[in-house]
Amino acid sequence: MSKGRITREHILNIAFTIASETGLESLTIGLLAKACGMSKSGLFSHFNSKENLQVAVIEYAGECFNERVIVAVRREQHTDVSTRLQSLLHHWLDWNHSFQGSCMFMDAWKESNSNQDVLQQTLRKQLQTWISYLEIQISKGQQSGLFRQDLVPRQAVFQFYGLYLSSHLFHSIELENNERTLFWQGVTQLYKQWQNTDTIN
Amino acid sequence: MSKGRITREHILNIAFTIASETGLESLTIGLLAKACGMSKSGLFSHFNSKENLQVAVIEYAGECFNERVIVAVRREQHTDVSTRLQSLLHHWLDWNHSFQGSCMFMDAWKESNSNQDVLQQTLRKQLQTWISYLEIQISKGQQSGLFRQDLVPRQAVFQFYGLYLSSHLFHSIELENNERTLFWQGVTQLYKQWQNTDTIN
DNA sequence: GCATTAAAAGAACGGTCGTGCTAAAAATGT
DNA sequence: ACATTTTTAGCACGACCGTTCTTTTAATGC
Repeated sequence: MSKGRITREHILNIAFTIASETGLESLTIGLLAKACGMSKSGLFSHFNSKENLQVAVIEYAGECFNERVIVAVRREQHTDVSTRLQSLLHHWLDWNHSFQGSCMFMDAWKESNSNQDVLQQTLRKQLQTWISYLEIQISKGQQSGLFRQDLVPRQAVFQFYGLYLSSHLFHSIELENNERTLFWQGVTQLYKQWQNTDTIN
Repeated sequence: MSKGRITREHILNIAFTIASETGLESLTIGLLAKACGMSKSGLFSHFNSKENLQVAVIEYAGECFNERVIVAVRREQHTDVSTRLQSLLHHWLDWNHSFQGSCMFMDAWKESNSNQDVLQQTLRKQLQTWISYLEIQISKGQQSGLFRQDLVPRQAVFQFYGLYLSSHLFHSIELENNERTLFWQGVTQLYKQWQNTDTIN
């Protein structure tokens, strides 16, 4: 691998860390350069524009998410859909900073309201991919008989995401520190509702 | 009312509109001044700092929220808690821009991660106030026998907020345009779960 | 080892931001 | 109507932003 690629990767790694803690908007070229121990223009030449940098960071974060959540769960070799889904939720909650910060994608998404450009599109695609993935997992649960037949997967994802977002909000608001409990309680209740009544009666 | 107060109110009104559409961060003094048809320094002298302006806008938004949601519902003179709560949720969803933008408080909250100062505290207080209010409403529903006794109001608020946040996300992601359906479906399911089983059996 | 190419640094630009200072204009009380 | 206070405008500042250009340094292929 060329020197260029290797430092580029290094930059993105640090950029991802910073953006995770303080948001993508706060990621300024000068400060990032300082954090990387190099000059502004030296760093700049790797991306040629701020927007390209932001997009690169988001894509880097996407790979990271994929690695930490989807691949990690896949490696666990779950046999039944139920525990697999459970693990997926767990890794999702923990994927970034184990809750010391919030979800980088959500932060970046909120911030990117002004630009309807490449960055926004990149983010949208990432989010849609993840939502679709979740939806498919729930569909599988349905097919395996875990969930009732009249359950709409998208509705289920909608509710999962709600609990996820609420967790972040309640955490950041510091209203209490048991947002994880509230999250899992919510998940349990959803499960109860979605359960296939055939196996119960 | 003095001239100063009246223009100050005018400024805040416009500022609130702008911030609702493009976020609190994008609210720059120069642009706001232009939108108000006055000079930068003329506007500035009303607040003496950017932070004071931001805080003022948030407080203005808080009064607006209170008027559009809490007072509006109170005026409807509901007799039973169920329809009252329903109306409250409806006004909540609609309070800002009827969903063309997103919730200003949520936007501002996400943005204010960097400053742990007065602005953040102001926002936190507003959010906590609203959450507490919701919690009390649910408690009332519990006392009136509408909800089961083992329901934890905070947990309920957590779930409501989840649906609220998910609505905004799914809307902004433009994944589909039926986020309202998904929201109300979620609410219905929550109700079903919380219902007092005494009245059913 | 040397020529060529790639990567990094340095300095400067135009722009926008928040803010302070000073003078003009307008509102207000008597 | 005038004196006083309040409100607004004009202008300039320092700081930081993204970006460009030129020069120096480092890596790479033969």
